[in-house]
Amino acid sequence: MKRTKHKKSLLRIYDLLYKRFGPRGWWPADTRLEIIVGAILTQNTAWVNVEKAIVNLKKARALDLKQLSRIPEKKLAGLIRPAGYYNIKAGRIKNFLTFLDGEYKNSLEKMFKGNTRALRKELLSIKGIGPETADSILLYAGKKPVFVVDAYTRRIFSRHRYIDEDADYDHLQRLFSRNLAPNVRLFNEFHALIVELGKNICKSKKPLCNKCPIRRMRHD
DNA sequence: CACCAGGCAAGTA
DNA sequence: TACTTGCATGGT
Repeated sequence: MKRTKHKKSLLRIYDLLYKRFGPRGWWPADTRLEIIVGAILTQNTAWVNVEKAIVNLKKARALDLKQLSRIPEKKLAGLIRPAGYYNIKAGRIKNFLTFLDGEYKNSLEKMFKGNTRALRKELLSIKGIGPETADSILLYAGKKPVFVVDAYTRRIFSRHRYIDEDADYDHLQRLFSRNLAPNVRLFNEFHALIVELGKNICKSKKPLCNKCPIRRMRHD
């Protein structure tokens, strides 16, 4: 596929989705820590359930670095229960906190200060943080121009034949990073819009949906 | 009732 | 490397 073609098409898709859904206001959170915790909690989980878990954490006054580090893992698991996989995710949150303390003296400021690619590698080395979670942290908490890929992105863009359906994460991510200006605002909104499209229209595994606005856009 | 959600890691061959 | 399975609640 040619670069210029994608560049145009991706931007057109972006414009179309933006006109349709408007600004999504991502990431819905008060602090960077809340974004990071939310990114872990939302792994393969509906956001509505993550919200319940976040509410529990806030009511317990546990959603800050000090308290979250102090709280026992079992207790943490109990608070995030509505988000599912709560034992696993409690461990993953703890893994991140241990990393942050060990490598950056508990300072998110310090963590986001250095080289983005190096930080991405570090995040990926934490058990429980994979590519999507790492990139969500970098983009939404760190304001770094890193494109976030998720299941909807693969489903939608492979369905519309922009990419092979079994393309891996990095391949899919390159499609966007190579054909879009590395703009934080754009990356932020685009990913959020893709999720919105996935939730509303391109649901489930049906081959193609006639209501999909991207489909109507084709025929360049 | 079945299926899905803003994934990831560990085990197996 | 390429599959498969466990993790778990809650909405549709």
